[in-house]
Amino acid sequence: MPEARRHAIQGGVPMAATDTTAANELLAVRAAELYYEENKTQDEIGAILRVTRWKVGRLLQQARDRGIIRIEIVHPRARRLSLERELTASFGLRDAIVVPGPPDDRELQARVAEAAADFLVSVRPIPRLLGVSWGRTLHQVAECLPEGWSTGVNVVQINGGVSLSKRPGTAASTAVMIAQKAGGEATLLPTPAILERLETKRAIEGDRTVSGVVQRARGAAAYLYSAGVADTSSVHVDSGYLTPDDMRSLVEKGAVGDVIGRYITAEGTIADPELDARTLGLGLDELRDSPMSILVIGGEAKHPVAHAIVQHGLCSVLVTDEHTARSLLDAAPDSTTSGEDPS
Amino acid sequence: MPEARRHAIQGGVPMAATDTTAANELLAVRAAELYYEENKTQDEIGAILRVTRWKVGRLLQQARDRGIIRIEIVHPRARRLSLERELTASFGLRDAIVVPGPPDDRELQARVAEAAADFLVSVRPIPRLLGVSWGRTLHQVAECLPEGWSTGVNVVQINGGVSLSKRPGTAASTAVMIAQKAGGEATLLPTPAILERLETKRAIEGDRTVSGVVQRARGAAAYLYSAGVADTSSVHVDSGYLTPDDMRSLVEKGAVGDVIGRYITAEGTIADPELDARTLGLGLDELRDSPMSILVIGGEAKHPVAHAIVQHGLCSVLVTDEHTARSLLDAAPDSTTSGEDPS
DNA sequence: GCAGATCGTGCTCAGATGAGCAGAGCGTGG
DNA sequence: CCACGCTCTGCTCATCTGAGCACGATCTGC
Repeated sequence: MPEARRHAIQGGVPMAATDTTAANELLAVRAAELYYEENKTQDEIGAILRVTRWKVGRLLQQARDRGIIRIEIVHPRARRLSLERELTASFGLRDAIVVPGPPDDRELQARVAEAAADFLVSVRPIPRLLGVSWGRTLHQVAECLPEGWSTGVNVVQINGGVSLSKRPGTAASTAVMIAQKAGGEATLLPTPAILERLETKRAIEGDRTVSGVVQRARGAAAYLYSAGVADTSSVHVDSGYLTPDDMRSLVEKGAVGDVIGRYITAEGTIADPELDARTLGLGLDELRDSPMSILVIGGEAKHPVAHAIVQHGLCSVLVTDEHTARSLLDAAPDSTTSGEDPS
Repeated sequence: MPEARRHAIQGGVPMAATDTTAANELLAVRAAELYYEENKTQDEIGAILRVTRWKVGRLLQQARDRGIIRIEIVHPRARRLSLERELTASFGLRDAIVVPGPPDDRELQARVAEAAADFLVSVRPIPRLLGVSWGRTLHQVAECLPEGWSTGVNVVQINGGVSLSKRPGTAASTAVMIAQKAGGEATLLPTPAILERLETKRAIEGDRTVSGVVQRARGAAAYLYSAGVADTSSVHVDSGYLTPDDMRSLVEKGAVGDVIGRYITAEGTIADPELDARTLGLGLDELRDSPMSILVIGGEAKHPVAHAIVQHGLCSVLVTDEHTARSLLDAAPDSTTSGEDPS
């Protein structure tokens, strides 16, 4: 009966546009409640709200689009797939793992490490030889790996790490633990990370066993490493490789942090070439050109060094927390909302 | 080959149970991410996680049951249907409306009022005569009602409310606004809420017009009212009906708040019979026995009086916020998780 | 006042999903 | 050693749901 209809409309209030929009929003809320909280079918909801079931479907669609319905996965091992997608797209990464960021920094490190371990377990093809760095983060990753996480993965240390002062052997134990849990062998690099004199470094490097280890490291199918912050609380200062003054000097030269022992600037360049020459182990280019280099990094303090590494292609896989991920994306060069349409 | 299987199990680690549970949980998290964040079908997820699509469905079910997936409807007009169900079940209410509780008290009052207005609009059958109380909350409800919210609903005031000091006429304006917006007429009760002397009250009550109004109020199809807290910031003190000393005395006698001008204790009884005798308007029994009495109440401060009203059957419909609702349910007598299985 | 653009609606139909069922693996107790 | 119960699995089938389409209503510019 189009006659009656037209009549009613002409006689009614002419504020239709805004009115119906608001009414629809309220309807959408009611529909969402009945659908998501009461587990009713769209058909039932249609009967309750006096609309067709197709309209209910559209209302729910609107509610999702407009963010009225928020779906969250609350679990320590949850991930942020959308951020991962954006990261891989923005920085041309091979893969990215992003975990939700709890406020507590300790908890955050643990989750990132766990995620890194999960990733390592699932890497295909299995890297027969894995190059690893060392440090607190890497050690946590090693601990998270389950016994027998792989079969016959050999591990090689990619930078020196015989601690001069406290906690001797952490560097070695990390590599050994990863290898042992996969039933493989660990090849250690039993030298200091940074030598005091260039000549000493050259001499050690010339040693048959040491050069053999480095040579072996160059052939690794994947590298696993973290990064340190350039400040006086760094492990390099703690371990006695660098004095607090050295560190201050590095910061003055623009260093933001270290990657496998080498201090870099925000531009991704070596902060102090002279110091770098005295640093033993793999070079940055080898990391960059490797088939797979996995950076494990999390926490506010490490944002600057994470930026430097990711923006300059030093890693091909990134394991991090969501705050770091967002920070990276905010600074991304050409993230013109690419990868924004997941429908 | 059951032989080989059994062998493997006997030889392996006997922590099978925990292991698979944990693995399933992780799988459930991954499935949830792909389903809810990536909009993949259960079939696609099955292909990715190497399980059948039926298992994916079960994993998602588990994830929902275990609370891994949290679905929230974020909207000022959202409601808490599960709490509503629990309230109606626990207290034998005819209906309950629960809105989410924002931290801001002002905002909360606004939402409760809006919800009350929404409810009033949708009440069926339409009450041809509506008895209303007055106060800040009720005034807000009146303002929230849309113009033409109903057709020909008449309104009658159920308790006295001529203010002695500031803001004269708020009581009247509430009733008038509700009636006017529904195209009906308002019948006012132009008397003080509480009289100083019993004789005066009797005299006013004996007046033909006043008794007529009260008589009319008794026939209302529904009552709409709020409640006040028993403290010196009460409107009764503000308006001069009670002195701060009166109020202190009331509190000593166990008063938690007032319902249509009558102060009650936590046990639902009249706190001070002498004072009550001087209070003009409908009695509590008439509220209790009415076909529908709608209580609109929200906010931390009003929890005690809300408890008293709801637990002693003074309202049949409750409009409130979720904190108040939870508070009521926590104190509920026999809420043996009834109404907990909405599947 | 009218043709074209735009929007919202109700529908068809195929694809996605959940309930229910039979069978296999696994532990338990006779 | 086997019968029994329990749990988990994969399946069938009915139901639910979203994409796409045609239609009518409204809005816009000429």
